[in-house]
Amino acid sequence: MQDKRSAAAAGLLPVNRMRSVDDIVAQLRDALSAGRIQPGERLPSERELTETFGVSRATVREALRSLEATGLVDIRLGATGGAFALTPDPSLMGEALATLLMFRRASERDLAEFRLTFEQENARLAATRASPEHRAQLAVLLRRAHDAAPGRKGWAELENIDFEVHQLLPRATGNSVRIAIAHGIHDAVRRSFDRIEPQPDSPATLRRDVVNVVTAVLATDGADAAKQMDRHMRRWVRRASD
Amino acid sequence: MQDKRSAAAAGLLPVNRMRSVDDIVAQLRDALSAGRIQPGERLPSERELTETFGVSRATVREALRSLEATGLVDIRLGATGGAFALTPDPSLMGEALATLLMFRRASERDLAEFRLTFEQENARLAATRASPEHRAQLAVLLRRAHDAAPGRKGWAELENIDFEVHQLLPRATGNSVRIAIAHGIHDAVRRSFDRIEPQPDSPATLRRDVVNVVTAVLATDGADAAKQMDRHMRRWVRRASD
DNA sequence: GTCAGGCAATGGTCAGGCCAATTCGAGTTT
DNA sequence: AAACTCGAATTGGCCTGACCATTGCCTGAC
Repeated sequence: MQDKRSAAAAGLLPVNRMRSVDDIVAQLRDALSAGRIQPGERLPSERELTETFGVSRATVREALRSLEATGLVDIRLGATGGAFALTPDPSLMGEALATLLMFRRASERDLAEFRLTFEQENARLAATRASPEHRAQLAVLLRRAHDAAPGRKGWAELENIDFEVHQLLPRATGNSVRIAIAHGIHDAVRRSFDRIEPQPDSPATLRRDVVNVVTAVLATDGADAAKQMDRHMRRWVRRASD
Repeated sequence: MQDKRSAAAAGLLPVNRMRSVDDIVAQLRDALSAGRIQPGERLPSERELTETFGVSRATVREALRSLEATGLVDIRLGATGGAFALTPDPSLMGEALATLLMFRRASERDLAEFRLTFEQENARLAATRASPEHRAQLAVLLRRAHDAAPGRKGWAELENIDFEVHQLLPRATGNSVRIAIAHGIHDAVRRSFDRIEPQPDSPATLRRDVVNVVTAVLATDGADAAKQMDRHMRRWVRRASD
């Protein structure tokens, strides 16, 4: 007791609570993030790791379970099984955000508010940067939007198109941060807002919004793309906060 | 292969691979998200769960480790220890984002570009929404910025203040999505930009930037806050892309 | 050539134990 | 009475050593 107090008074270490399982997790994490273990590659078997780290298999397994839970490895069964390094997937963030939303109802509004500027900026940047391939994909979506049946029939199709546009624009910006965030956001949106009933006039409005946004992007008119996206998102926010 | 394909075609189940540890994790997750176990509450001890679920302690521990890794429980040691339900924190998503950015080697340019609008919007929203407590904290930072020594001496202090401002503003917006993203972004920034050499005139400039931003926020002038933040970030982007 | 059966490697789980940290209270000292 | 000491009791951390289930591969019979 006294030692602890005097040590604290001296500003020394706040107790080196080191579970060996945390140590192992940290080491494996490092090896993964540093690329010493490449995505897809198999980690040593549990029994090997047991010897490598000098701990019991139970501890190794706890560490692997931890990595599995955070989406860093995939554990497969059988003779050629084992823990395989996973390419960190943007859906990681989707899961985390979804968990967040599950526990905090208020977050739906927050999500909407964030998207308001985020998607707008995606549209602006995409307009000036989209590669020919991305433009081609946008053109296809534009065509599909035009062809979508009016009324309730085309609602699902238009929703899909809308979703794909929101997926595609961040990719078109070429900004990996935006891509990652968009993936997480849209994952969460899909889960939270799955059941939004179409308003009577929604299909037509949605089609017009999508067409306007994509057209502006294809015209490389960043300012207009941002403006159209802003309109579109404001409508969405209004619907979402009902 | 063929069985798998035909089964998929028939829309059958993708094989019910059920590890008991997954079952336990699912059950505890449910209990947590449904509020049957309240945040802060202690889960039954490992030995109790062993009997409840009819599995060994090793399996229970793996399940708890999984919950711990996903940020749902906090495991404490000692006589009154155990697994305690955690309030899902925006930092959950922050961690996920940080992991993602680390593994994806998000370019510094991408990060900077995203922050340009993100931080700007944080400043704008914080200006109109910051609670009295947040304003008080901002006032403290403002004072510290004023008092910081000039020249190289004050550089570290000013950097800290700058960092804290960028942490505090998203909190002040009250938007959990922004808080979460800020968490991940700043984590990543800290790792990537650890070594930026101070330019000869940087300390004074940095101080002025911080003072301008915070002052505008405290004056509830959203437009000015956004503008000042934009200036500040553009300077940062320029430094970062050298 | 094909097919069945066994072998080996791997993860999944179990049982039972000991250790370390932490709390709390009974007993002791001041 | 207050403060202090020390040891039970509880809890997580970790270990040993086993057995089972799944999966891939090889071998031998047909």
